[in-house]
Amino acid sequence: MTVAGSSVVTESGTTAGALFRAAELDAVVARDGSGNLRDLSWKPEDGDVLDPVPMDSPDGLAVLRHSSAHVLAQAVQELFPQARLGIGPPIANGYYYDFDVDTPFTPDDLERLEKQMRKIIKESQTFTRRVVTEDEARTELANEPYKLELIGLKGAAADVAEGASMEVGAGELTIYDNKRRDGSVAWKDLCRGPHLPSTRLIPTVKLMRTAAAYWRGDEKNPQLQRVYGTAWASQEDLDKHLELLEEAERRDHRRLGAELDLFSFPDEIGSGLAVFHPKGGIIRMAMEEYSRQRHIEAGYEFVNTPHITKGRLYEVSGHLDWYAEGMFPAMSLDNGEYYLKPMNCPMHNLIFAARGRSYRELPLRLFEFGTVYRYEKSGVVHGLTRARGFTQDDAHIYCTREQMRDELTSLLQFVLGLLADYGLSDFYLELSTKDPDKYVGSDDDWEVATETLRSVAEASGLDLVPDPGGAAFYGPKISVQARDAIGRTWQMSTIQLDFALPERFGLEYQADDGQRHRPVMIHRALFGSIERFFAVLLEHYAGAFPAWLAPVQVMGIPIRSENAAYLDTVVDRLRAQGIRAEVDASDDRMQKKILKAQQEKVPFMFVAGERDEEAGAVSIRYRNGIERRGVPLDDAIAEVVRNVAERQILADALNPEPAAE
RNA sequence: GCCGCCUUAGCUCAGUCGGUAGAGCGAUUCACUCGUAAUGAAUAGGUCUGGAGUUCGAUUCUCCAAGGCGGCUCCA
Repeated sequence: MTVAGSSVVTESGTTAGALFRAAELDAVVARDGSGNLRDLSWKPEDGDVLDPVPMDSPDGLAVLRHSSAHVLAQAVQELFPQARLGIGPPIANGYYYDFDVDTPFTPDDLERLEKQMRKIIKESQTFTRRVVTEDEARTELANEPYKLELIGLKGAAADVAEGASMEVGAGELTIYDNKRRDGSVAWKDLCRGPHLPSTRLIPTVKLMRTAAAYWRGDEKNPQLQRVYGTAWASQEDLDKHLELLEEAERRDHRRLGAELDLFSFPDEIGSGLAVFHPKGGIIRMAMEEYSRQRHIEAGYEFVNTPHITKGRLYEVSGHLDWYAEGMFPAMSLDNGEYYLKPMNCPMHNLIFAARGRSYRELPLRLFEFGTVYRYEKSGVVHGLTRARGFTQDDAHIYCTREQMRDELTSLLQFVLGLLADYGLSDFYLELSTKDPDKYVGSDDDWEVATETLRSVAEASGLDLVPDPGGAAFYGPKISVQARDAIGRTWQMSTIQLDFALPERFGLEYQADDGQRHRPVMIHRALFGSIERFFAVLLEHYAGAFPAWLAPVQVMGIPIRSENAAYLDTVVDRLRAQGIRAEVDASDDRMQKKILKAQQEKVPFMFVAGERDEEAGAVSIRYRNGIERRGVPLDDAIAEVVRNVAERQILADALNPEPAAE
């Protein structure tokens, strides 16, 4: 046996486990020459080169989490012997395991389970791989109906829910035994592995929550009880993760929306229907204004369409066939059924079709802040990110097939540039392709559309991840995913290519050859919806918006009430330059006013007392607690005006906790 | 829509083993006029989410509904 660098070459007869120990490698599993992950239960082939995989790596964490899921399932069956096993895969940040139990788990149960898991870990049970025949597996797992179902699906991997591929793959069936030190089997599970050498190597146990989940993700199937856990390579990593969750909770747009008086969801109006308060309203207006300006520069034309329509329109578009369950029910009137519009595209198509169109007009880009209503199921409504009424920054671009690629390329650059202006700059792309059960149009057109999108996306240089089956019924799409200040990803812009709706609406233009041709249609929304984008920015900035978006940009704080009159004149000058400024003329003392302005996350405080008044100056206090005294008034005003005009991202915007405590 | 949990003052939350409720912040009023993160005092504010039932009596127990939270499914 030789150890070369970080790799281990095996000789016949040795087990991988012996190698891990012999080489004293800080590894929990290893990767063989073909890239397969292997644990110590495998018997390597002669000449296999094993690259050790440390726990603190993506693959190592997946193995740790999967092993943790096994320990969870063992703990559940020890405490709840009647529990039947579903699946238990690793997921981002942790793992879950599904169980069929008579009564759902309680928070107390979770604590008992954590305790039991720690006990199993202490026992240093080994994960031992064993290849079995299908008959053997069926006999051994006779009490596990869900596992038997998975065995039946073996090989039909495409039909297996994502997580289930952990238990049965295309290859041989394996069972992992958890063996105690005396060699007796404490527990076993149908599983492909790999696993840690021993439960002892699991550094942390933390169960997060329970929830119901449909067996194999299908709502026609029975619901199992899912237990979520999180698992990390060290206690420090776990603590860091839990801190991140707390930070996410502090930034939650629903909490900040109430704290900063931005918007609310009155019960009287109904679930998923927001009202924007003055401060939220002004932020929204600032967002829209800048977007409009950029769209004008990019050659868009502005249209406006009604909120309701006769059903006929959505019969033509196909929405009533494909999207009916997402629509509010019809209003019956004398002359037929009317619907709230769930999408703007059909109306824009009618504008295109309102008169004959020439190729000289293309690309024709129709833009609208279009408010749509979708009947989301009651359980999915979530703040501003999943509402029942929302406004899309929606545009439809009609162009020739020849123009399509260039138009998409410049559109993608336009999208990324605009998002960057709002402070998002870390992106990747997702390509959503045809759902074989839900689409209109010809397969050839889908193929062309998908490949065009793919090549445009690849040319951008950004990472591109596939999303099979995720397309709308009329065409494939690219969506821009953005990472926020604390590393979470959000789906922002979508760009969809559509050959189907122009066909359904019979859209045509007259080309230079004198013939009528069918245009290609591009659907696109940059914010997705204003409400969702608002929520993402609110969480990204934790409420501390850059000055150009802040509802109050400058708060004047008089040191004594006599100084308020001076600040009134300052505020007048700021307002004359388009700055949103106020004076806090309340009875509070100035320290309290600073606290209030700080809590409202006002970017600039202009503090003024007798000395400033005499000198024609103000003392600027920034949101991060830094102050500059005696700044001449002209300079102070110019600084704010420049900051707003340049849409500067303030140093504190992404880390809004003030320096002073 | 499904499973579980939750709903008490504008906000955050106590509390009542069934005898109709409290705090802090916020609001209002008065006094204080202060140089960079909370001046003090007083006052107002609640059909305990809504409806039905059980009970001498329900905010508390039961059922139904609405809204919310975490997931599933879905999605801008």
